[in-house]
Amino acid sequence: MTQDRERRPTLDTIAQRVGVSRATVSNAYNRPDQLSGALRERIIATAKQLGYAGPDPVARSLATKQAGSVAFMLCDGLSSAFSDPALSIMLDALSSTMDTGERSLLLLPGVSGDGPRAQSVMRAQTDVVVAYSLPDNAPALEAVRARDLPLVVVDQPFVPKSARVRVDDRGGAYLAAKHVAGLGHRHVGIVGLGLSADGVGGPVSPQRIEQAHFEVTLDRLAGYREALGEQGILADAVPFWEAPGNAREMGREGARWLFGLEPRPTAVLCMSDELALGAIRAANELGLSVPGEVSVVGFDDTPAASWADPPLTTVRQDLVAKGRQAGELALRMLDGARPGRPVTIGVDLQVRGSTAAVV
Amino acid sequence: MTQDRERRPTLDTIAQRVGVSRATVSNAYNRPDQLSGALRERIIATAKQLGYAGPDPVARSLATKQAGSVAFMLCDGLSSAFSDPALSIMLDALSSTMDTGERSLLLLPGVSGDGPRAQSVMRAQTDVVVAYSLPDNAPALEAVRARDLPLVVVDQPFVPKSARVRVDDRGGAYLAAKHVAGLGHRHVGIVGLGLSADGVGGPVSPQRIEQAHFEVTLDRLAGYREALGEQGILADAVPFWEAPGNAREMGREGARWLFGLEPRPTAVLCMSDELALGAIRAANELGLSVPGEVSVVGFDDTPAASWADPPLTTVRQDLVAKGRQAGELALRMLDGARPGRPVTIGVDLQVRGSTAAVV
DNA sequence: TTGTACGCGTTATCAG
DNA sequence: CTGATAACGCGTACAA
Repeated sequence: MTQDRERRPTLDTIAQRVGVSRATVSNAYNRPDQLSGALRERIIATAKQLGYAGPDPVARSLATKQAGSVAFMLCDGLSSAFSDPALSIMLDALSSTMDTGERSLLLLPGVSGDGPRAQSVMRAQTDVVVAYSLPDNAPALEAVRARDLPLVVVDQPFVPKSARVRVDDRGGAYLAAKHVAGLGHRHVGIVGLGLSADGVGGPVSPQRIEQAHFEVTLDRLAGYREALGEQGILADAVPFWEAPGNAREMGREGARWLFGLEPRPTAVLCMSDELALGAIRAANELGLSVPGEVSVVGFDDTPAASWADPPLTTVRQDLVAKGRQAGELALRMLDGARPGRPVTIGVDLQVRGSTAAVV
Repeated sequence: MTQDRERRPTLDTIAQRVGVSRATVSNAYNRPDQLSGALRERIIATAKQLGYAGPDPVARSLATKQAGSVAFMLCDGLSSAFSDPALSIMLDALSSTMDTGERSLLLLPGVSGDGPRAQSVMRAQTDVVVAYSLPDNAPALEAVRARDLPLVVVDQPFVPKSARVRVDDRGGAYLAAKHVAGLGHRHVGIVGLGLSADGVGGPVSPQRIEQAHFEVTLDRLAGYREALGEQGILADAVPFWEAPGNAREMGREGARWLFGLEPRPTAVLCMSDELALGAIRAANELGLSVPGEVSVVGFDDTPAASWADPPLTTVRQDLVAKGRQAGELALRMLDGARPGRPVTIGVDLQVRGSTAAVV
């Protein structure tokens, strides 16, 4: 191993062997038009013969001041992160937008809902950072600022001097709540996403809402309440369960709590499709038919939503557009563009089979 | 932007300002024990004041000859890759095994089932590569060899001088097929994973099997056939549909084809849980009850398998162990260890509600 | 603590 | 045109 390293040929090795300068060998790889074809072939042949695999990527990065990668920061570990189907779709769109084959994707998993460690960010070889739905007190964000790296924030939080892609969360939630209210539901419960990254879940107190670190959750909550308020349903009368993560299991748990309340909600608004699918499961387990006795609404419109039984009524956000926009913003930031105004992805309500008029 | 770069302070800037040498400033960050606390504080303070965020990661990599990242190569794009829940779990285990906070994860998505482009690999700043279930003719593998990077192969294919983690695919498939045969099933169909990365799916011809590029698919097929053969069921009598990817939709399509055959299979062996869930859906849509009229077996035992209705009988592989083993092998390869023998992850059959005796 | 010799390329600028 | 010279880029590590 060590010997390998020592023996590893460099541009100079090839140059000496061929009898040209290092610059010429470099040109053979990066600017074929700068030298004659014959010489280039001789160089490449010699390189192959010596087992030289081309310019070292790290050295090249140092010289060009381009790390050649995009860092993507996640709130959680990979497993929980990718159990969120919305993320995969978004990330795929992002990577195919950016990946000209030149750039790779550096994944910085989060530690326990708090996002990546500051040190991971300090040591990351990257030109630009994309943060995906981090809490507003994530240490990683401070590290990005310290390094003065261009930053694109997806969803949340607000960070000064960064570009941002967000979704009309409040508007989407408003549509969802208005829909069930219009169907006559007056007892409505909410299964929400996290308010803080502390892993705490359960019925939500007003204080906890005040100390929230996730803007998206607050926005969706506000949208729900606004629409329900218009029907004279007060916020106090709307039970709200916080799920500590976006997993079916947690939606199921929250819904089970809601269904045990008196009066039992006839409609459940969920802040994600995964939570909603868990809620449907909970209803089934309690012998409540969906949508006969309980209506359930999701958020995101992931593929699983239309696959579900019954197909899920949900708020659609264009995940591909979101990823593409994030990618384009990142590219633009790389070119030194100013952050500009946040890009907002629109939403609309997909009415399917999981909601019905109250009986 | 450009100005930023030009003005960006370096170790030297700080050193001059504080009146010490560059080496001392470097030590202040990396070897605090090498200098007095007071001096260190003065250095850090000056750095902060000048907006210096610590040693440049790329320069450090050049000096230490450590890129500080693990490259992970995927067969497909991120979206289809992560629609495979088994991958998320495995990758999470891998990243938490390796991530001492020092190392990050470089994701190299594949292009169209063929794995990453060779050029992506040539330019990747990485110390070690983990390849996840690539076809044996993937160009990326040749690039890894050309760069002489340590390689850990997960699942497939065989690559000389690389470490490997695999699963007892043949044994697992054998268990699955033996199970249904033991339940009396004599008309058995197979919904398999891809044989090549060409995106082709459908009923499989013998020639196509001969030209296969995915060993895992062949192993599982062999396991199925072996167990069925022991019951006198010949390979020719076992219809085999190839799904071009691991998605429910494709399992559904394959099962639909099987259910249209004469005689109709009473049991369907699927090479993944996702395919199996699609098969159950297809059965339901045709009014065939599972397991009453049709038995379905999966492979992997992802969380969705036990969530399914009915809960899926499937071959369990320990995905966490797989990821951890891959991570440990990668770490060992980094230390210059020799590849060693392949590590094989054991399997066992989880009998649940999707299989029953033939009527 | 400090000199200082690397590490491995890129990219003007220059000369033949 | 073709190819060479040489000035960076930013740290690390070891001997002094």
